[in-house]
Amino acid sequence: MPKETFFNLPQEKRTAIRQEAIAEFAAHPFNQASINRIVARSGIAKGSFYQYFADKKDLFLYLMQLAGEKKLEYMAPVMQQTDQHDFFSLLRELYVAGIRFARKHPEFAEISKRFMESKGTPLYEEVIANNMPTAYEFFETLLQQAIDRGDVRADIDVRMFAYLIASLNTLVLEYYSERVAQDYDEKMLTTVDKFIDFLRNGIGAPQAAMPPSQDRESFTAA
Amino acid sequence: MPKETFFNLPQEKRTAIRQEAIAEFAAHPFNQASINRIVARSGIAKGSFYQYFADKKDLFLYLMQLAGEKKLEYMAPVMQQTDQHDFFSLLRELYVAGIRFARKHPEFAEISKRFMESKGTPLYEEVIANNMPTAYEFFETLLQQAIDRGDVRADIDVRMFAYLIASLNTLVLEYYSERVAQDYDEKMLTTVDKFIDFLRNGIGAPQAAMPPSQDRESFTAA
DNA sequence: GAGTCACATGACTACCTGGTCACATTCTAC
DNA sequence: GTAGAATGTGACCAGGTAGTCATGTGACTC
Repeated sequence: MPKETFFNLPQEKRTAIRQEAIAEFAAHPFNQASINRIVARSGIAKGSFYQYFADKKDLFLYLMQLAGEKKLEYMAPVMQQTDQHDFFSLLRELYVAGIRFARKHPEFAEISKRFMESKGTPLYEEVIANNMPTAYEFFETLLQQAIDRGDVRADIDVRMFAYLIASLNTLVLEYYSERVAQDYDEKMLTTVDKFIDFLRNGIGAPQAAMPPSQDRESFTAA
Repeated sequence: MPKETFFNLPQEKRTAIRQEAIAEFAAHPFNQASINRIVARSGIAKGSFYQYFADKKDLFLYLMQLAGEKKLEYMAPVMQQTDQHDFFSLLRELYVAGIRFARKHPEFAEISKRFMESKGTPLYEEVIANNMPTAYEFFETLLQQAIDRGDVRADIDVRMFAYLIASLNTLVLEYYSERVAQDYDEKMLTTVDKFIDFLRNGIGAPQAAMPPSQDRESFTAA
């Protein structure tokens, strides 16, 4: 957490520092991000920086917290509607919220993404340990509920699919922003819908579909 | 490419350098990997290193080439059996080959993984541009053939699913090595099979399966 | 023995990093 | 005005980096 001096700063200066820090960590992974650049760009002295933050990690954790808070603003409303959706449409709303967040706050999304890729580093472990239950765990309970309600096949490996669904979340986001990108709302929804339809039904042709457990004559494609 | 002097080296010394370089780039991303450490560990002088390689990038590209060659040893046999499998079982073989490669050559797999995560950097663009058609393109033609043969639903977005299947390849690998790992062959096959079954059939419960194309009166949030 | 050529070497350069610290400045309270 | 606390500052430190280069070495040729 930043020191008190940081919060005593005139708002203008504070947000300037914050903006430059966000930009720096969005553009470079933790070890590559440069305090020198941040202070130069935000027009403060190096010494001042260390009056606001204990060290580089302190700043980074602060930004991670900000990112988390912002993301929660997008996810929380969806979480509260769990009863009004079946599993797949809830997932759809979660994915859509994730994309909305990434579109409105690309720097935060980038920082989070970089962070996720740092799995295995001490920094990662520290943040995860101190902060949050992972998305995996969240999806695991969600998935179990879905099975109990009959929304999802009962013969699946819950742990594995929790992992897969969490990963698919970032995957749809990457695909959307890499390949579809610009015209926001319209295509976004169809992209997400395709993913969700896939989750639900797979891509096997009707005649090729084999019953995994008991018969499930599945959908009849057009 | 390394200079001639490198290939003139006594084999012992050459492989020592190569091993240490592989270990270094497996443990650190490009910018973090240290030539100083490599030369110290392989017991050669800094100056000698620059008689073998033009620069750091030169070494890295060489390792990427080695990794690619090794991986091809595992994938090529599968590629030649395209006629003997339907789409999904071919995919199964490809995934399995990928895991085998990663298990036998974890350092190479790690280097490749790190590299894939560096998407967007100039180095990435350079390697991709000079070397290879991406996995996306490969899966795209494979998928189109599968549709033509009736193995796969005809109403899917081919580009998107090529992307997804390529990504799923690394995903199954990550899941396997993170969560299942140790006892090699047996569980590996069942893990892959679960992924493949999912690709084919999705995870929707039979009664929840809806026709993908027309109507499905969406999910208007309450 | 002299000359030449391939390779080996490590001190060196230029440049970066995160973090410190003695000092200067400004603000607050009396 | 003046004491004292809070804040600002940039030169500086120790330690890292990739890459260079003058010098050394040993083998092979004439």
